[in-house]
Amino acid sequence: MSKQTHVPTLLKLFRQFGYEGVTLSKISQETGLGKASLYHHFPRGKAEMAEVALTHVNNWLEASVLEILNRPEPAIAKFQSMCEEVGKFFNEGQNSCLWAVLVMEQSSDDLFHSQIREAFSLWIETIAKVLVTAGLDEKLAKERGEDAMICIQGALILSHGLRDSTSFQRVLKHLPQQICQDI
Amino acid sequence: MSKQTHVPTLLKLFRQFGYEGVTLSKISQETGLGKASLYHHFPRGKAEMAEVALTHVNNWLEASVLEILNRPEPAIAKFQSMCEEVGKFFNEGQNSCLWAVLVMEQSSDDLFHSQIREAFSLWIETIAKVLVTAGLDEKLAKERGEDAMICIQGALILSHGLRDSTSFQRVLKHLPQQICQDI
DNA sequence: GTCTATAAAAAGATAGAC
DNA sequence: GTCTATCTTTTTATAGAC
Repeated sequence: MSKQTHVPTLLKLFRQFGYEGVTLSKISQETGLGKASLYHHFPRGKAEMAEVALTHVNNWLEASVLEILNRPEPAIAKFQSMCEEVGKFFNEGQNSCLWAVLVMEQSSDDLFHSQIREAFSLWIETIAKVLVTAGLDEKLAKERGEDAMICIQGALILSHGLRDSTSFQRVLKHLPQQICQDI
Repeated sequence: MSKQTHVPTLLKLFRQFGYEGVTLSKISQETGLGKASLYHHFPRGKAEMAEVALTHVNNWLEASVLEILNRPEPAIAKFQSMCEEVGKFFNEGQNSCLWAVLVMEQSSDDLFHSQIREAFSLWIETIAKVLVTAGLDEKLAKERGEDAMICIQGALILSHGLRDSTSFQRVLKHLPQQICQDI
């Protein structure tokens, strides 16, 4: 069985329980592999398994989100497609964000922080670039990018806290207009 | 030494490392108490220590935030004071939110979820009440309350991810105006 | 590439003295 | 109310057969 086969399972576990909350026993159970087999695929153990999950999310960002934002379409259309993709990725608000989970846990922070910061920055910068191209001021464009991330992350937290994803869906619905204000 | 003495330390640890990331050894180190002494104060162990930290945050909400929102002042002044208090509590964006940390970690979720949901709901409802009193439509008022929580939580995540609290401070600065739009 | 078995370390928890 | 010592369970990790 290939290593890549188990990445979705790893991602699911780490974003659900956090780095410290995931144990090899849980991983063994969910993947159906024995612990020794896990070490065959991931010699550096749990840290490597989490890294692979994180890399998968960062690949999603580049291959899906950024790809959408770089299409030759009007800004508003790009942001609408982006929000659709985000909604799917987070299962309409029912999944949590691995970045957020790992960032909040300072135990695991040192291992993953640089990858996470890169991802946040890249997403924000790409949104900003779209807005600058559409004629917006640089500084304002970057703030709009930050605000988009803030809304998505905040709505995920609130939806989980209330166990009701209505607010996440509402945020996604209005986000494109909000980002494109005054252009 | 009283039980209450160690609550700030517990809060600091749990919001920094999450429930699973905190170990009795760390708690022992930070409080200066031996493990056995910890069990003297908190017979149910780690779960009880986290509960106490969570209760402390919920008390802060009621005694500080909600107290401010119930003062006989104009809406905008209330929200300004609220944001000031929030900025202090989260150390201008450098602390994380215990609610968010525990909500993201589904391991600990069942133990704490009802308390966290109550806190979110109460805060949102109280903001909404202020806005309704100021003449805003009920549904819109509740959405504004949700948006306030979303901005605060999202900005905390982003600030930690980027290791730069500028965005948190910017959000807090504009939040009162944003909440009071059209009233 | 997967397994059984096992080791080594860490974590949660308790007994009992002071 | 705090400590030392100890126990139990869980977790991470590895050795070696198939």
